[in-house]
Amino acid sequence: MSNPTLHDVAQAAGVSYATADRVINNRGNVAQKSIDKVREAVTRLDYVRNVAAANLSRKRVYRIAFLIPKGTNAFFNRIRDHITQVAAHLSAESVSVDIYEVSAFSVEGLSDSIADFRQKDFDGVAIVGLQSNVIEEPLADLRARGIKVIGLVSDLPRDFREAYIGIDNVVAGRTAARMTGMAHAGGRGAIQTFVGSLDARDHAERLEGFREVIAADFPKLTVLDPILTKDDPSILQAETDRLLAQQTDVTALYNVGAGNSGLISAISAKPAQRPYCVVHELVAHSRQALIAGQIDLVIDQRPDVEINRAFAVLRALIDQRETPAMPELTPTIYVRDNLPADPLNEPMKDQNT
Amino acid sequence: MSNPTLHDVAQAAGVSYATADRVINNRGNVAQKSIDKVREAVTRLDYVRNVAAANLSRKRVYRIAFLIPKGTNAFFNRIRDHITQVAAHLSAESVSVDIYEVSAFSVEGLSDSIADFRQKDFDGVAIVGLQSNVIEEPLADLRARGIKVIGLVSDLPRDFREAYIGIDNVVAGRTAARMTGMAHAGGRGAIQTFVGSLDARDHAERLEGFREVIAADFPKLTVLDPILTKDDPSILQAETDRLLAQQTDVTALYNVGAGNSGLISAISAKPAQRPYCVVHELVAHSRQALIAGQIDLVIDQRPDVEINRAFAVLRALIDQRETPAMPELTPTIYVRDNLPADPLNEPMKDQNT
DNA sequence: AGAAATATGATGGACGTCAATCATTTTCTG
DNA sequence: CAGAAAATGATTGACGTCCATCATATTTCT
Repeated sequence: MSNPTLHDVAQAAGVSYATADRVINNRGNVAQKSIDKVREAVTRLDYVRNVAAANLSRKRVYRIAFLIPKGTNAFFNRIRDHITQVAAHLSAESVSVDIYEVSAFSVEGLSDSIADFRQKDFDGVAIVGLQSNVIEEPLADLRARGIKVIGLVSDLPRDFREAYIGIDNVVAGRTAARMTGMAHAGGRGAIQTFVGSLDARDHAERLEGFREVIAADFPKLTVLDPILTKDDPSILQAETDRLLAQQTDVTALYNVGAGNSGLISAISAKPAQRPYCVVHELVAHSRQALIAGQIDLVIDQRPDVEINRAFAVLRALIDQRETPAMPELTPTIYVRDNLPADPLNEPMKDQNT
Repeated sequence: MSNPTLHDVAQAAGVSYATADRVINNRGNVAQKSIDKVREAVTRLDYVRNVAAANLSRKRVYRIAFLIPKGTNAFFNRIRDHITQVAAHLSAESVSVDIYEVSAFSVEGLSDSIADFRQKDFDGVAIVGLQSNVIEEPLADLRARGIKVIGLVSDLPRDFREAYIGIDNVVAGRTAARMTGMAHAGGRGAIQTFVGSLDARDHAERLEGFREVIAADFPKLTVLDPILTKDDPSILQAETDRLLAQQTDVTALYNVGAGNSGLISAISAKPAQRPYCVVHELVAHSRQALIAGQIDLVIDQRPDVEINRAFAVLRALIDQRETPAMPELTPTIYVRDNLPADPLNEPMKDQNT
């Protein structure tokens, strides 16, 4: 009926409870012969340790930290909010969550923050990463202490983390391109792209994916060289203004990076005959612009899904379990019709009615 | 440091552990005065019952059942697979899962199956529902026995279930329309729609949403009256064949219901100049057709997300907790570029590398 | 006031695991 | 073959809750 206990396993293996316990907890001082007997009994009886009982016994608390870029970036605010929400519920399952902020895009700052974790005694850390070998050493140090590290949203050097939770940005760019291409219905066109910085790996990857698809499947479209924006709304606004004023043959805009509020305000100033507009990340202003018909498409990476996944993966890593089946992460396409409920305006609606 | 225990609460309230226990478990025979003292202490100390310990103590097993239409429908196979996968991991948290199959679309069959649950002693049931007052009585009966019921994918009469987990089909239809509309880039067109049956509520809702958006925002497009298909691939194939042969001015196809394999094989037979094609549900053949460029868009309801949500909601209901923060459910748009990994071909890739 | 009803306190055995101790047995080594 | 080292068995007290029992207080009613 109910699951076998370690007592059952010990009995089946013909050893004492103590020995079985020594085996499954790797306490050492046990003969290979006994190890084999216990292992065999475990698989035969299909024993799985009762995590609830185990955690209860050892008063285990999962200490999990998130390391997230500082600042008022709407996207990371959304991430923070969701972490906080999930954490509130997870405290009942004895996982404690801390969020640390680190100055954005600074390798040194990130490196220092990671190094700080050495003292802090966490079980697992999710880090919005950067690609730089400067951070490899502190990461290796965390691993040496048994702290599980995963990359979130933006990956870490892959040999220095257990997993990456985030979308594939090449795929995101390809998706944007597919949609933009389709929206031309076989006609000709030119697409103006914007990037924050080509040094930012995610931006470069998106652009790369975008170009791939347009080149392969939409030969009548041209991808114009990207305008550099530093993710600064005012630059985006100015550049978009200029573009709309000079009556070009641009048929679509694709902003690879952030700073959408600038783009949006430029567009809403001249609503007539605007080009097809695709941006990334669903936040308050992109959502609002979608509803108002100022932009056409938002490619979103579903930070809520990412956070849930991050927690699940970290807990599995800490417990040395397999990761449970979870929704996959895929760039999500939003138009004005399939927007999720706005959590700020309709908190906790939860489909119950 | 760690959370307060019931002992702490009792002490803080100035009563014995037994009394505190009587209060929080509503065992009765306790003076109002004591109830108040305990309640006050609970909020003051921010006590939350340690669910792990509680479940351990009472050897609690969450018994959860799913009631799903029988048959080889690819979509429900996907649902079944995901339930099985999740269940495998949940058994470690002492939830047992049973899947029952019921003859599809039969109100009587569904009603009987629901009635059968009376004997079966479940804590919660997720049902792929129908709208019919025939099933109200057996549902009311389940509720009377304290069994939590939620609607899955297709709703139940709303007063007889605790929650609905599924997409809004009007939204799904609107989304399909938005995408189809955009793909015409302002040009003229006519859209041929297909439905399984207009009595099926989800089909009717999708069509309704579709028409709404086309009428409101794409005046140059016409929505042709739907062809009835009974979700039968062979009918879809024949009708699509006929359509493609007679050189009409149809610029897009939208299949509201199932039976896509028929539509796809008709299209792949005449690949030249096919219309824009939108279908529902990502399954093996629609996925393959998307990759092969035989169709353009799949609107998916993410059954994996739904299942995860269903489990979370049921457990919360059973424990009388709040539902934890989870990803929202929204019709998802797939093009060939943003497809999730195919679990059949690349099992458990899990983004770890 | 006394009996009956109701409230409270005290306690202890589950639940399954962890972590420790101590005694005993087996195996190895010289 | 003795002595040391290694392996095993047996047992026990947490962890926090549930649930039951029994004894004692306190209130309520007549």
